[in-house]
Amino acid sequence: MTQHVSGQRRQKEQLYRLFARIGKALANPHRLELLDLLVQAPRTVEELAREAGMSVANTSQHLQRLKEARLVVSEREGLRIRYRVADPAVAHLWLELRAVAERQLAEVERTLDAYRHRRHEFERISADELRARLRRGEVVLLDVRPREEYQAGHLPGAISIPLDELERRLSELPRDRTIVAYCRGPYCVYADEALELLAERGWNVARLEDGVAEWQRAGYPVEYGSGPGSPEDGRGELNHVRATVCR
Amino acid sequence: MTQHVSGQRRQKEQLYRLFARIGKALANPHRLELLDLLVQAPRTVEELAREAGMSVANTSQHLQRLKEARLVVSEREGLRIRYRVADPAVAHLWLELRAVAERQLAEVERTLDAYRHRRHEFERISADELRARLRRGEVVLLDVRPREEYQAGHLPGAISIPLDELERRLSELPRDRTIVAYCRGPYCVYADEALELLAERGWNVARLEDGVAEWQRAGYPVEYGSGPGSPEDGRGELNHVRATVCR
DNA sequence: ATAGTATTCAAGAAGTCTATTGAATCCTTT
DNA sequence: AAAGGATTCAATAGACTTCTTGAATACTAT
Repeated sequence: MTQHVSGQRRQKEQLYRLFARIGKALANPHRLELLDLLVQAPRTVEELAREAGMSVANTSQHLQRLKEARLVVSEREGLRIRYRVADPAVAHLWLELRAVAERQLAEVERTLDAYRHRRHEFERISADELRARLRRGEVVLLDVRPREEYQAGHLPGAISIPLDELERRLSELPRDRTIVAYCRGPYCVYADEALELLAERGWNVARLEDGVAEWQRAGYPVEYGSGPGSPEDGRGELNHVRATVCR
Repeated sequence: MTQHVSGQRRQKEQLYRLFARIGKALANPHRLELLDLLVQAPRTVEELAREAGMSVANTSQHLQRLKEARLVVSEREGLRIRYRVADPAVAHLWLELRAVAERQLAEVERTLDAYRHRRHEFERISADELRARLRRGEVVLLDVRPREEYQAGHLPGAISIPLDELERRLSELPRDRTIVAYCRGPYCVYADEALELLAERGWNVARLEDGVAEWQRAGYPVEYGSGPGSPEDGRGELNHVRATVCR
């Protein structure tokens, strides 16, 4: 049997080399940050560079590596080039990597505690509980991410008020219901900042820790476009697999 | 808002650096092969080196990297040191990485086709179908992996005959039932080689492509120890998920 | 104690990855 | 056709990674 086996070693090595290509794409903090942003919504190189605080050339270079590993795909849009994750499986991989990190690296917890020290002031609710309370009309669900991210996919029934518009749009929120805010997921602080503002002004508030990727991963439906009551903007299909082979 | 955010940039960078530590551990084909083996069953350094075809020193060095990323843990056993995956989440991460690779890298399919060209000769059955046919007593389920891997976790009701003992233990298999073989998972060829032998000798055969990790991931129970009707060997508490590619 | 085995450590050469710079490309608008 | 913006390419210095070799460590058995 050993002979059978060793005859296949070369092919086996090639297979592991292919798997490692994906591992390599995940082996740099900047690339993970880019991926994390892309899981929220497609973006251009310049947007990614700005949001991740990197030079455009460096961002482009990292995007090439992600593209070689087929984790993201790109599409020209006139002058710009827009990148997006290649496939929902990529978002799952990213969630799984984070799950491993969270369970295993004690440092994550320590870093997180420093990072989101205000988190515990507010009630946190689970996805299931949110659904129940939404059905009973007890809460308003608020998405505080930037508008493009909301449009690329949001929780059903959520209204969109990006964090930086919240202060001047407070009148849109009913006084008599609890506001449940969410943002990009457990590591994002947008929702916490929103809740802080809302609590100061007298609202009853709570936080959903999940982001859209976690919600979708749990098997719940996601809504696309401009929001409840507004016309769809035709970008619902964004999230679907649309592979453009690289180089 | 930009100021809020930039105040947290340092912590955010640290968080991504921690996530990238796991990415880095996954960025080398040898380490993925080691991880893949460990998902099947715990092993010593020397065993891993032999099975992966690497020098002991190099294997040890790669294991250190996996250990730093908390993907594996080690335990001294007298003279030897035995490594195992740290957590079932690690197996899930590995399955997810493979899933992304499979969906996105056209080369994987090409490599696999060359690698398992005999695969299509035999009927393949799904996990659900296997369960139904097992309940009706129509099939015998055969685990052809090495004995230690079987003991570290196997499908309920499976009997263990490692591939290299199969030929001289054929009399243990009933003539009047279909033999369903499985091994480490879709990239493993052990089951194919077993089925080839059995089909030559006149058995009705089929293959389950899943390995133990995939099965467990799908929410089905796993059995530990020496097998049905034999006394347990006390390793049930390992509770590890397993999966894999093999030679 | 001593010999022997399994594993890790240390050092170094060769290879790979990253950020930066400035130039090149590709597209739109005029 | 020319100007101008967004992105990529090419080159390079410095930092990491990998594999090999031989020595050191940690345990067992005698």
